Amino acid sequence: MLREDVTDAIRAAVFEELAAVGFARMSIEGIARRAGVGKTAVYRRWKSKLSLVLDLVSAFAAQGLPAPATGSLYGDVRALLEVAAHALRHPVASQVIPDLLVESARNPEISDAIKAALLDGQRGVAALIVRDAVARGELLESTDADRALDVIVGPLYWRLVVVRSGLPEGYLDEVARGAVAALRA
Amino acid sequence: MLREDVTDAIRAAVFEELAAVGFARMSIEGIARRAGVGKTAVYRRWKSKLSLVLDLVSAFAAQGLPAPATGSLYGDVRALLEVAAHALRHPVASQVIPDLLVESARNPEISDAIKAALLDGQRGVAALIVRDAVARGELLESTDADRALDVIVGPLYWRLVVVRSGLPEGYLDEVARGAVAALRA
DNA sequence: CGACGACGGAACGGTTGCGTTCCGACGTAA
DNA sequence: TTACGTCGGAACGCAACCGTTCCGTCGTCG
Repeated sequence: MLREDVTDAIRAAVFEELAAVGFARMSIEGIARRAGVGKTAVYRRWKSKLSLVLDLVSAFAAQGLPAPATGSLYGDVRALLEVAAHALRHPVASQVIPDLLVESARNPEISDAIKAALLDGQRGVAALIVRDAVARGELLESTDADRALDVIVGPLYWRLVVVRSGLPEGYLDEVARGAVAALRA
Repeated sequence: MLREDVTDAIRAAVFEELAAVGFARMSIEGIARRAGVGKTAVYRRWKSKLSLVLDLVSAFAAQGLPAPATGSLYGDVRALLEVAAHALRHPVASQVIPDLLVESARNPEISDAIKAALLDGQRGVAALIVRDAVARGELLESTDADRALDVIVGPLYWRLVVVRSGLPEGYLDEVARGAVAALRA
C-alpha cells in the first residue's frame, strides 16, 4: 500500500516546483528533493513528469465551477469576475496557469487537460449567464457566449497576468459594468 | 571584424528556437546548431542566453508603435486592435510573447525588457487614444487609460493566446464596438 | 512473530548542455 | 606576402537530470 502522506507531499511539491521554476525546468529529482522523498517514491506512482502534472490538473478540473445566478446580468458578471480574480491573485495559480497555458501550445495532452480543467468550465458558466440574461430580456438572442467570456474575463486576465499590475479599488465593478455595456452594444 | 551574416543567422535562429522550445529549454548549443554556426561564434558576441534574448527584445522595442488618429474613438480602437491582432496571429510572435511574459515573472531583466518593448508602447497609444477622445467629447475626463487598454486588448489576447481559438468574421468590429461601449459606461 | 512492501538513499551508465580551449582553413588588410 | 582575426568544428572537464537498480530500515498486515 502506497503511503498517502508521501503522495500528498509529492503533489504539493509539484505545485510549488511548477510555480517556482515552471514546467519546462521542473525535474523529478527536484520534486523528490522538495518533497523530502526518494526518487523511487515518485516513480512508483507516476511514470513521468507529464503524467504527474496531468494528474494534478485533472484533479483540479473535478472541482467544478459554481454558476452564479444572482438574478441580473451585472450581478452574474460581477460574481464570475470575483471568482476569477480570486483565483488569479493566488501567487501560485497566477504563476502556474500561464506557465501551463504556454506549455499547452506545444503539448496537446496538456492542452486538453487545461481545456477540461479551466476553459470548458468557464465557457459553460458564460453560456448559462448569457442564457439567463436572454431569458430576462437583458441581451439579444444572437449574443455569442464565447465572445461574452472574452469580454468579461479578458481584461482581468490581461491586467493580472500580462501586465501584472494590481487591482485598483473598484476595478472589478468597472469591468463588470463595462462588460455588460459591451454585450448590449 | 565579426561577420554580419553570421550575426544575422544567430539572431534568426534565436527567434526560431524561442518559438519552438521556449526560453527555458532553449540552449546555446541548439541555437548554434540551428544557425549552422560554431558555438564560438555565439559566445564571441553574447555572454549568455539571457543577454542574447534581451538584445533581440530591445531591438524590437526600438521599432516603436504607430499611434492611430482616425478621428473617432471607434476608429482608433479598431485600428489598435488590428495591429495587435496582426502581431498575435504571427505563429512565431504568438508563441514567443506569452513565453517571455511567463519568464518575465521570474526574471526582472526580462520583465523590464518586455515592458519597454511592448507594454509601454501600448500604454502610450492607449493614453493618446483616450486623450483625443476626451478632447472630442467622446469620453469623460476621468477615463483611465490603463483600464481602457485592458478593455480593448484584453479580450483579444484572451481569445488568441489563452483560448487559442480563431478570429471569427467581424470579431474585431464587435470587440471594438464593445470596448467603446464599455469605456462610455 | 514473520513476511511483505513501501520507504529514503546511494549508485549506476547515459544524455545534454555548460563555458572554455585548441585547431586548421579562409579572407582580408597592411 | 605576411600577419591577424573570425570561421566551423572538435574536444575538454563539469554539472544536472534521466530512469533503473540495489540496498538496509521500518511499519503494517495476516
